[in-house]
This record gives sequence, structure tokens and C-alpha cells, in this order.
Amino acid sequence: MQKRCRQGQSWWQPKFQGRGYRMTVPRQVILEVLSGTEKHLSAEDIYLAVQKSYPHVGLTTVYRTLELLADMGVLFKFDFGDRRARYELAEEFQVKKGHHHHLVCTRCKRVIDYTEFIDQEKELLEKTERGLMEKYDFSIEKHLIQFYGTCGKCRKKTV
Amino acid sequence: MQKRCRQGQSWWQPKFQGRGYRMTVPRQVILEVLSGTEKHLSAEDIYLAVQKSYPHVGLTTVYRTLELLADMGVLFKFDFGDRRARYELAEEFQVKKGHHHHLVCTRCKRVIDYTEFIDQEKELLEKTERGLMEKYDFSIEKHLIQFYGTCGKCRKKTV
DNA sequence: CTTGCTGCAAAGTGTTTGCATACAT
DNA sequence: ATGTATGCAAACACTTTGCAGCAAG
Repeated sequence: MQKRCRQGQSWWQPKFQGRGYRMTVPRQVILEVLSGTEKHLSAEDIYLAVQKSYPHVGLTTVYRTLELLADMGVLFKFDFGDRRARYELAEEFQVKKGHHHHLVCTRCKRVIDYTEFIDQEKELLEKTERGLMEKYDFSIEKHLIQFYGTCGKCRKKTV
Repeated sequence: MQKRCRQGQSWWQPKFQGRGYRMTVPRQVILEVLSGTEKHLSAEDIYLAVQKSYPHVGLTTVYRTLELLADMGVLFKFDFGDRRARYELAEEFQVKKGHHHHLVCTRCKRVIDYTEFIDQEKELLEKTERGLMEKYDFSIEKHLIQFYGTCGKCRKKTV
């Protein structure tokens, strides 16, 4: 019933203008796709999703937009070991997901987001970051925590 | 003065035989290269190092050996965002480095190994792993922790 | 009207695969 | 002797780049 509101000025409008970038239709659509999912989309996933409503948008534009957004810190690029980059909107722009880390199955490449233990982690991470910044003269912007292993399904499959 | 001992049966000999794999010269040389460095080598780095003493060894063999070793858990494959995979011998086979994590400069891609706070981390990680394994029916084999930011040099360079 | 953005096609790059030969066990 | 391992060349798959036209501010 409810149609997409594309004309409405969203939170990202000022983010772009501030840097001299332009807000265009392809960029808006890509941002909407990223906003509307909880999955870890690849560039091609995004391209295909965009194609449904805007068939003329090219894969190149998707790549260029993703790079731009990553540079702006609006989204993060992940490598889960399946050869293609995966993208996820940064927490502050995610409606559906909060701060979480990843659990990656090394066999089927499935990725589970988990939010447990985040609070204890957070405390330790902040302490660690402060220490590292001082010792190595490094300004830390983000962290990555991932656990690798085998999911239940895969363990049952191959004995 | 001291020449390399290649014929000596090393720790990896039984590792290979146990699985029906064969110990060959290229594999030994690749393992030696990995053992003798503290750096995070790419496949090509390793290939070039191997070439110095064994010019006939091909890049393909390097890739295949690295994949084999990664499957065996003898080495880990990392992605630091510079488009090529980096390899590091697992702790138990590393002479020079103990357990550590990585600090990655997103500009120059330099990687610093740090060992601070590892003990506190370890405790928390173990607790987290136990919790996650139970909740998600996931057998965790390893974890990855990386901090991203900008190193001192790069911060000074571009204002 | 200026300059950033786009699509297309082509090029690039790290990595993988097919196949005949060589070699470890 | 048997089947794994190797090297070469070619194929792959994801990503990037060049360029002329388009459009946002």
C-alpha cells in the first residue's frame, strides 16, 4: 500500500551536501536498499535489487556509490571469505540492527549476527582502544570482531 | 655460514603424512618462508621469496599450498583491505610471535601486531565463545579481532 | 554553466582450474 | 606402481577505469 518516499529529504541529504557530493536517484535507491535489509549484501545483490525499480542503474555506479559511502563512514565493507565484499550500513544508520558482531560458518559461509556479550565487550574494547591509541599513536575508528567455526547444519551434514 | 636444513624432518612432517598428503620440496620451502618472517606476506611475496632459492616453483603451487595449510589450520588467511590475502602461520607454529591481534591503518594499510590486553581479552573471549556455541549451535574454531584507524604518520601527512 | 555523476565497454588483478608430466610413498 | 603434486597457460570473478554524455546545484 504505502509507496516508497523517495522525494523526502532523508538523513543522508546533509551528509552529502556538506562534502560537495550530490544526491542523485541511484544513490538514494542504493541507500534505501541498504536501509531496508538485515542481510549482508554484496555489490551484485544491491545491483539486482536496484534494478527492480531502476533498471538503468549500472553496476559501476553501485560500486562507486559503495566506495563513497564506505569512505564517508556510512557503511562498512566486510570480507567473510566468500570472495566478494559484503556491505552493511553503519549502526547509527541502521534501523533494524544495533551493535553486533559476526559469527561466520567457514563451510557454508553463513553469517549470524549476535548481540550477546556486547556490553562486556564494549567496556573491554574501549579500554583496549585507549591503550592502543596511546602506545601506537593510532587513532582508532572502528573495530572488527568475528568468530569462525562450523554451524550446526554443516556439522551434521559432513561427518 | 649455517646452511638451511631442508632434509631434517620438521614438526610438519607428521602433520602431512597423517592426512595422506605428501611432503615435497615446494611445500617445505613455503613453510620455511612463513616460519622465518614476522610479516604478513601475500601469496606473491611468498612466491618471490621462494623463487630466490627454488626458481622453478610456480605461483600456482604457492596458492595451492597456502590453501592446503589454511585448511589444515597451520596458517591463517587475513584480509587487511588491500585487495590481496595475507598469510600468517598459526601461533603454535610461530617461533617469533605469540598470540596477538591487528591494528590496521586504513590509509597506508600498515599492520601493527599488538599483544597488549590479550589476557583480559582472552578471558572475555572464552566466555563469549562458550555462550555463542551453546546459543547458536556453533563450534567456534577461531576468532578475529582487528582495530582500524589511522596511524601517526598518515595523520601527519594529509591534514 | 560548472563540475560532479552516470552508463557502457574495456581493462585490471588476484586467484583458480585443466591437463599432461613428475615425483613421493 | 599408484595416486598426489606440479607447472604452465588459460580461464575466472570481482572490481576498477576511460570516456563521452547527463544532470545536480
